[in-house]
Amino acid sequence: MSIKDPRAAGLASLAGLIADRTRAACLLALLDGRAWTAGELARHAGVAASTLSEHLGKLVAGGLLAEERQGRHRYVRLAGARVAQLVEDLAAQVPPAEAGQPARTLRESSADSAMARGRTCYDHLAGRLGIAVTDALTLRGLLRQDTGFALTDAGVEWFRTAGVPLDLSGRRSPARACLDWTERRPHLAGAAGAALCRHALDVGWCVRIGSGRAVKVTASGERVLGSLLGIPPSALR
Amino acid sequence: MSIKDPRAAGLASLAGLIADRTRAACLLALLDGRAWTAGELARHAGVAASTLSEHLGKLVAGGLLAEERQGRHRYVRLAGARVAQLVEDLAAQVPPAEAGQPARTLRESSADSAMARGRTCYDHLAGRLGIAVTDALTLRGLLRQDTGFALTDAGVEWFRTAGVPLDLSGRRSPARACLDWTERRPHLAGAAGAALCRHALDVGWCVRIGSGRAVKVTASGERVLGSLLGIPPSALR
DNA sequence: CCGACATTTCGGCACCGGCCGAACCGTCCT
DNA sequence: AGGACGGTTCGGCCGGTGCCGAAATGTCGG
Repeated sequence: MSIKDPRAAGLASLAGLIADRTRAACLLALLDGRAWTAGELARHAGVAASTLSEHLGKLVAGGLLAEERQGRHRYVRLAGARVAQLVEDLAAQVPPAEAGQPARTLRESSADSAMARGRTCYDHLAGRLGIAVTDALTLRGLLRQDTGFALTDAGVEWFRTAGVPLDLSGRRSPARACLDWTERRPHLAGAAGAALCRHALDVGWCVRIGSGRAVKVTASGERVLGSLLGIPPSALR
Repeated sequence: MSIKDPRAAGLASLAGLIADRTRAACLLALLDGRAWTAGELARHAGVAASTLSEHLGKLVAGGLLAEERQGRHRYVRLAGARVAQLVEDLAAQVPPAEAGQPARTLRESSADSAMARGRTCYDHLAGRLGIAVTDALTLRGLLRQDTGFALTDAGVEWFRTAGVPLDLSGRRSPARACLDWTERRPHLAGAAGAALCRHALDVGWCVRIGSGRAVKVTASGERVLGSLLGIPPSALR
């Protein structure tokens, strides 16, 4: 272990990919689960396109991002759920003091409040919406958090009857907690969280707002969440 | 979010603490959960004491390490379970290609095989021992991994009857999966894993080998694990 | 009080890595 | 074909940071 530890080198180089303001900003932006073009990210991060191009090269080479080239555009997205979880976990460690700060402009403030109400966190629901769903599942005995974090048998049955296609056979964690950084509480992630989010968007329980990661619950979604999980509309506002 | 994102800065600086070979080596060494002196770490990492002193300063300032000064010694340890989990998660992402490599000397090879047999991973059991316990719990319906990762009611009862003091009331995750980097499979971590490990060491089911993080099961431990969990002695060798 | 020892502070050095603008290469549109 | 536009490559600048050895600080044991 002493002089040359390949594990330490690997750990350091992985962390090194994230240890840059600009790349960190990209990773956080990509946490919405969508694919961004290089130009969008450059504008977002406030650096020259050339600079960002080099950053993307490193992130792709390091396996954190997957790229997809379409004509003159280069789309990148997080390479997978593992990477998303890693970035989330790391971001969750950042002390709120360094993270916080009130919004500055009216436009930003409004965007912030929409995000706080409901958003996607890579491939699952977060914000007050994510918390409300998670709490409702827990309260109804469908998800147990007191001895770990897992769906109950009744929970699996609930997914079936609600028509949410749930595949627990993959290598991916069936259900895990993801710390919500606006609510500072855990919400449902993993295969179950992703299935629920996908289904909710597919059948119109909620829709994306504009081009960002914010989502809002539709009128029909409000009814469904009320009848299936007993979530009062007030918890979604 | 655009020009100056405090969250990105925080994420980058946190990652930056880990993004150095020497500091990474320290963090991995400290994953054994014990407190090391600055000198020990310097020798372990193969750098001058003065160099390491500066690294420790950064890690402590960044909240990753806690220090305890005793006379002319400076003991450091991981600041808590959250940090340990973070380092584990990050290390688990490192592709095995970069991590692996066969042992070099006979001494190291023997130490490696002892570690593969059983060791502590911060505050819980890992290696074949950790996997054997986790698998046995799962097989007997005490731990469920099919819909998440949580103890069952029978599992909580098992801890009680086995005399393992289990406190699920804290803020800490009651049970979570930790990816074992020799076995490449999840083992029990979190409050339950820590309680089990502490109890096993307290009552002599296993003992530490030398000064490292390797542990071995005692004769009495073998009997107890056999009768309480049905673990065959062959799974512990 | 003295010598041994652990740790820290301080220069100073070398290197790495992020940033930019300019030039270049493709693709798309008209 | 020509111009607009997205992305990349290149050269050069600059700041940050890891490293060391030497000297300083502090502690322990006589």
